[in-house]
Amino acid sequence: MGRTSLKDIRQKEIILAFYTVSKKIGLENASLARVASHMGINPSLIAHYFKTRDAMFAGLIAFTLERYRDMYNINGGDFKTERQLRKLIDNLFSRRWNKLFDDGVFYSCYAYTYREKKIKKAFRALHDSLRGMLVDALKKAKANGVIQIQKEEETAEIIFALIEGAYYYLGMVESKTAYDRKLKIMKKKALELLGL
Amino acid sequence: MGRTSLKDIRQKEIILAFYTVSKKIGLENASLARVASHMGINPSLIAHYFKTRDAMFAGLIAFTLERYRDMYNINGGDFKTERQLRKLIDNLFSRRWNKLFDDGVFYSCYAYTYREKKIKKAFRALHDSLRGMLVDALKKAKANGVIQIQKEEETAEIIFALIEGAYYYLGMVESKTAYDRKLKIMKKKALELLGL
DNA sequence: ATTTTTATTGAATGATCGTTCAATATAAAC
DNA sequence: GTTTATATTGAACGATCATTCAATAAAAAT
Repeated sequence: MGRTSLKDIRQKEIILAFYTVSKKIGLENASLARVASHMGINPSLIAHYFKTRDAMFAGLIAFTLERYRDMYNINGGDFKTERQLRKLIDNLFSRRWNKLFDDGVFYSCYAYTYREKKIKKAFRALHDSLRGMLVDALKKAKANGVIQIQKEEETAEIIFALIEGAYYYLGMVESKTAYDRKLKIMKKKALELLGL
Repeated sequence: MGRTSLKDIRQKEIILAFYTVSKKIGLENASLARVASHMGINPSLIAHYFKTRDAMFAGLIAFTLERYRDMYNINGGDFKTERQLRKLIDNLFSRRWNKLFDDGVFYSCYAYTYREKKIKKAFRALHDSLRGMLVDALKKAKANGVIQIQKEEETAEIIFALIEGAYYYLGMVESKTAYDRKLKIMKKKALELLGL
């Protein structure tokens, strides 16, 4: 009995607002009061749903990792044709990233991995899982005769290093044409690594 | 006349303390009071040397970029022998990075590039300059017959993407053996790109 | 309609923030 | 030793921080 709990809904709303405010003024400036003000609610309502600010921050980290995972939509193909594999690479090197999550907020969260072991572990697990999915994709493609590479694990590592290194650098590139040109170079190299 | 100014010395001391405190408790928690306390001085002395906190932060950004540049000790060889070129690649893929600058502080600073155009521009300029130096090195090596590659610019871009992507990911890797193994893979691939 | 649970508000807490300013100390120049 | 410029301290400022708690509102169950 009693009133139905809005906990799950409100917590999600708060974290989304936390993200939105962080995007605008920086994670380090996104206080409870600012987030509450942005939502049009009382700051103590946030305290009601998150016992401490740390708990809310943990929620943001989880949200960040979810989005990060969504960004790399790796699964979904059986990789029986070169076309399917190429589509995967296209996806990995697409600009979708920029639209799905703010890089400033992301790297601010990422910076925490160097001080918080638990956060580091969570980031590590996600990245390893993404690499694992790419390895699976490459193995499928190889089994189907689409590619003939030797070391799928190493290739996956290198492709991800290319992707992550590219996005790190491209975050500084303002010109859209330069951005696209540089990304294209990376993608071409990734395809070469696969013998495509 | 009057007392000799300690401005340059003190400003450097303060920024170093700012970095040290940030390394320990995070950039977002490194307040004037904490930095002053760490130095054993009065907080208002910091205000004396930096008009605003933003000015001090600008100093940290400059310090960060200096260190970043130092990390990649690219110049210094004439690249007449393969050995010299290999040493450069060794250097780029060394673990020296970790010891020279804290990654947490660095990525916190880097995150600001997404909100502050001036900071983004400064980061961009440094990275382009580093790429330029690698391109020069590759061109020298090519002129000396050490390597036979076609597109020096593209190769430099890809090598840096490998480096930066590798360090991004390796920041999460706790095991030293795994770290070294993965870094080795990246280095090997960089050498392959050069035909070595 | 009363009970029970949760939602939400609003005020208050003490701590810390960055900044300002007056007062004192110190060192170099005259 | 007086002047002059800078170093440094210490206190105070108002603003904002995260957190706590009591009070009220709303909805579901009996």
